[in-house]
Amino acid sequence: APAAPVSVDLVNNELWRKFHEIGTEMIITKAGRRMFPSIKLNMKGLDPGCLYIIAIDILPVDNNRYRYVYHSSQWMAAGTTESCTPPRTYVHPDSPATGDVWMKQPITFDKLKLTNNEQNKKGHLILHSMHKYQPRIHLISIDDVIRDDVITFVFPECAFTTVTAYQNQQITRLKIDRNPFAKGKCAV
Amino acid sequence: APAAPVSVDLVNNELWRKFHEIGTEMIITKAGRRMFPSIKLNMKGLDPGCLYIIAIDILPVDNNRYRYVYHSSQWMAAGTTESCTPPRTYVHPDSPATGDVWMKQPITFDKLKLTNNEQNKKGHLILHSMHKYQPRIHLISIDDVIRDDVITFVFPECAFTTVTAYQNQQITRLKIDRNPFAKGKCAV
DNA sequence: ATGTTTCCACCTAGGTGAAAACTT
DNA sequence: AAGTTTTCACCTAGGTGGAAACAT
Repeated sequence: APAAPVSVDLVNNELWRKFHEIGTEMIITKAGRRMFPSIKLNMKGLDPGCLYIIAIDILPVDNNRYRYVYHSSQWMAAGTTESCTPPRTYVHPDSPATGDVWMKQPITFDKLKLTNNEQNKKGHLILHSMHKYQPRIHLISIDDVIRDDVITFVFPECAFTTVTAYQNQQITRLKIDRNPFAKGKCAV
Repeated sequence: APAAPVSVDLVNNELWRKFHEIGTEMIITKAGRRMFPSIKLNMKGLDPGCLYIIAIDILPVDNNRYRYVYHSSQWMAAGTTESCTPPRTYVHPDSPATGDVWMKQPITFDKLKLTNNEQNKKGHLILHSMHKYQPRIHLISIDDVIRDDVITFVFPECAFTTVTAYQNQQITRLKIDRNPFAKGKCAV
């Protein structure tokens, strides 16, 4: 098992930080909605010939429900919810692959989708609206079948608040500016 | 290694036969063009827990160059070419996967592309125009790392002639009728 | 009121055949 | 003359935010 210098970089780090400064919001829908930005990683220090699975889960930061206060442009805690359902895990579709393959190009989780539908059967990650979440990356080495190693990485700048409609208009503008699928790019 | 009742069915068999009756033509381009129909398989009798790779290569049927004779609507041999380059192999992007996974849904090779550019670096299959070819399917079991088993399947109805522009108008019409990406569907 | 769902115009991304231009 | 390349209008497929309708 590789014990030494495994490292994971968030490639689109700069974009994530821009959102995080304002307060990232992610839309969740019944049908499932992609995250923007998506999580894009660079892996280093893997064993080139060893098989790995790379996966993501998204944990609630706390049990608070949040609401957006317009006049102060801030998210305020407003009551608690007991989080009942255990979080799903989204396995990167290229898994399993050798360290070689994972390291030779950035790993993009752009097909991951978020939903608020607790009965979802398409493998989307189920979240509650108006809550704060923190994505986690898991690197699982399938060295022996018995003794699996799991290393978990957390990027604090990827934390976000779930919504069904954007609250902060600065977030809306940044999404439109940076997401090629969002319309209105020409407009200032 | 599984020695007993492995079987592979061509799911879209009926469509392939319709084309084959007329004389299937596949367009090849410099940039790479998909096959239509694409090869769609059902696997049975795999070991559910064993890892397999499924791949395709496309072999020349003979060394003849063919030309299409319009007034007789037939392909005629017209000189020979020495086929120099060894054929590439296209590995199904889901490979490797367990027998379990391969068997639970049809396996589609719809992202495979054909090209006439011998310098192609995108992994497209390189063919010569105006030649006859026969696709082959390879099932590779990675049971032990040392002793790999390979089983090869051939569907004669998948043989075709390569072109850079369709010769037989019946082929053109059938492509338009059946391929959702081809325009002119409304017209009779 | 506040939050959610549905629908839609608008976009990206890319697979077609046809026609024109090009090559030999 | 025969075959190839380029370009293009037209399509499928599906990811956006926004508005309106809906739910609580």
